[in-house]
Amino acid sequence: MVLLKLRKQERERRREIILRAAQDLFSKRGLSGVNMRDIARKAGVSVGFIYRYFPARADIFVDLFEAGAATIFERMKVDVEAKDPLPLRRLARTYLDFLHENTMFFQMMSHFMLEGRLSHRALQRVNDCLRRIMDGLEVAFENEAPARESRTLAHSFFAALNGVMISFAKYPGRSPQEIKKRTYLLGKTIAERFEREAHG
Amino acid sequence: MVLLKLRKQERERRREIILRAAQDLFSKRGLSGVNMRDIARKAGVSVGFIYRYFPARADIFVDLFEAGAATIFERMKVDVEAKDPLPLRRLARTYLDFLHENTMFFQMMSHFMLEGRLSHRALQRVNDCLRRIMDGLEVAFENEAPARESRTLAHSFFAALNGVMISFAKYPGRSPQEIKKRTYLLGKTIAERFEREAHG
Amino acid sequence: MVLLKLRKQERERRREIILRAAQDLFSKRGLSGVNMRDIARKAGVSVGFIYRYFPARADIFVDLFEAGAATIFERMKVDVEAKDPLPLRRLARTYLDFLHENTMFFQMMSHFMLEGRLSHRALQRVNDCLRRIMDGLEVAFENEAPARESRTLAHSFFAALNGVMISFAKYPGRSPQEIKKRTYLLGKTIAERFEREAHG
Amino acid sequence: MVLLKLRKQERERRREIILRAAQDLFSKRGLSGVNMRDIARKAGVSVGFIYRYFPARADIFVDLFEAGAATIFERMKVDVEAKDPLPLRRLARTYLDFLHENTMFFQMMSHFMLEGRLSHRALQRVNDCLRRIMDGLEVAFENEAPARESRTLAHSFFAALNGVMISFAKYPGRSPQEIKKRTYLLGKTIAERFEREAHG
DNA sequence: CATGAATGAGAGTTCATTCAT
DNA sequence: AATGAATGAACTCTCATTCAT
Repeated sequence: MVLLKLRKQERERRREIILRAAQDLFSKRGLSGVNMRDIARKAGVSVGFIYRYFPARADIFVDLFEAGAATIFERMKVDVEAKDPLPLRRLARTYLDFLHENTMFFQMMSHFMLEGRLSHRALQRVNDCLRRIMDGLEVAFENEAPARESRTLAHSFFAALNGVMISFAKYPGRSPQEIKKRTYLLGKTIAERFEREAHG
Repeated sequence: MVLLKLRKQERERRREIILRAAQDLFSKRGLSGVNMRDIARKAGVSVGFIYRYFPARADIFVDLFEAGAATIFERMKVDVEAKDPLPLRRLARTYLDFLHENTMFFQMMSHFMLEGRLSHRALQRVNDCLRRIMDGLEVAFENEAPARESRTLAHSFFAALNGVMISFAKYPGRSPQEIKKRTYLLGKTIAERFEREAHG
Repeated sequence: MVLLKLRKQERERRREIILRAAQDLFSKRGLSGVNMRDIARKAGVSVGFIYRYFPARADIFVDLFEAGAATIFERMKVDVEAKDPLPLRRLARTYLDFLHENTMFFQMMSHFMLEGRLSHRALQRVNDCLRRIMDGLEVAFENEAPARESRTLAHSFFAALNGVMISFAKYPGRSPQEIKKRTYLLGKTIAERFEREAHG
Repeated sequence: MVLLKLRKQERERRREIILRAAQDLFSKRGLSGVNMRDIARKAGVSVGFIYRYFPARADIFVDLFEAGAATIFERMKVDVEAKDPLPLRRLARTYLDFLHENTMFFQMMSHFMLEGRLSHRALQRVNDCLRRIMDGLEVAFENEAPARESRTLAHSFFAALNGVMISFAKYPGRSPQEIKKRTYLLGKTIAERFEREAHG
């Protein structure tokens, strides 16, 4: 009984090590710049070992994606519960901040949504994550103006923020600093449109 | 003289055939699901032939991208010049329509912006396209409310629409019809926020 | 511990198999007449396998070159230490003998020196080999006549012997036997010039 | 009659243009760094045109080689006829000078002799060139000491000079100036050994 | 349970040569 | 006669995945 629990913990620990290694590498080199051997080496395990925990390469992605989604969900929840007078502005900043810190998260999102060479199961999981985030956002909109189409608003807002990143995260000839600043401004601009609505 | 012209036309025609083949395949299988041999076969030419027209694989992408950008630019221009009372709603619809017709265009945009493994020259061309589109949008905002930060608004709006597509184009468990409808609604929602602004 | 050693041995054995296969083929068909698939087939392994041991095609060359250089170095060392009354004659014979046995060695040398499309690291390794051989020769000249410019003499002598091979190894219309005999005679002729010098 | 002659002249002129273009490019980029299209472009003719004059790529090489051989033959003849008291020293310098000016000539020589993927006819032509040069050298040795094995001496000497080039032309970490100087010294050293012989 | 050696199809790209015009 | 478009086999190298140990 205790042994079993220990084993399970150990198993979980290993998974974490692999995921951490993968995340590290993906952040640095992008999704397609990292192969299984790189991850194995970084994690200090064998390639075959990884396949015990992740049936396929894509499963690492999905797991990391889920972890990232959980993080951002928590952060946004804090924002929503803070009852800030301008919650969307704050949420936009939080979300964009997160994406800047985790460029790989965003790459994965795009990858999944666009290439879509995922198994049904994986796609399901990715979408569950996104839906969860959007549900969280919906609450923010409901708080503001209960009667409105808060689901649609939440989706629009979330989509818009994603769009800011995809459209400007690699603006050439600008420093990372400048890009960050620009995306924050655009995020704020969008948030303002949606707040005015809510407050109108 | 006449012969030279004919040859140039012929050359252009071949390019078109290759581009068309590539576009077809990309639309169906995604950017990474198509290789040079596939394109060659589809176009009815040899692999080496393609390299006479496109020095590298990425150049096919960029060319298709430019063509797409030119199309959407024209369509948006028509919208802007139509002096519609609700131009953004119209523009949103036009843009999303285009992206639905040309999923590959969107894939390319994301690919370029996120992976960014392009040569400097190619990246330049892609960004020129995007900038052109955004400049076109800026005009729409200037028309509406000359004093405002129309550049920032244009960027925000454009980004938001891109976000709608990336976030919902592959919503699982929905039919293409439903997805289209949903994105139109989100686009309209966003446009409304920005119009209210302009008209406020 | 023992297992690790066994594995290392095994690894070494595989490398040897690949190298042997490559050498065989190169000898028969020349450097440019052999591709990675050929080598893989001959060695009874897969193409990818080779790349586990040799990061690039050129590394096979360089390894073979180093092995050859080590062999000839040893043989020449024996000659030098033999204190033969006519050491250069003997050295010439030894060196030419070796080159006839390892035509590919000579091809590689020429290839490297003339085309020079090697990475810095590879070029370094090749040159280390050559320098080592020449340093060995230098000793022979120093033994003979300590006061003279033994370095220059060693270089001249080494160069001259290489020249014999490059200039006559493919003399058309002669049998391998005749060619061998001719190169030996030329080698001896050169050695005599240099010995007379030393003894003069 | 006149027309025919004109046509023949024209033909010769074209050949020259192609050869000149090829030589230019080979000198700059090495044998394997130039393809038929490069040559055609440089010569201002079409690819197909080249094939009217040169049945295969290698034939361009051989022609250039013959031209180079003729040049060096002439220069060496001048040396031989000059009745210099130290003719070999002079010849060595002349020959090495030529090779430094025409690195491509040397590359071709090595290429032919080592790879030997030439048609019989081409190999024949290359060897005729070399034999001619060596015959010229033989005269120098005969002049010096009629009784000796002048043919063998000529071959040895010629081979040795080639060896100087192949062995030191790309000495890494040395400037072209230094390399030139070094090869001249080695050439002189070799010549001295052979002169001493002759004069002994 | 864990390893990492081994696979091999598949990628993008090149280029000597041909041949219809 | 001259063109240059067209070929397509060949090249080196990569990498997710498997499986014998």
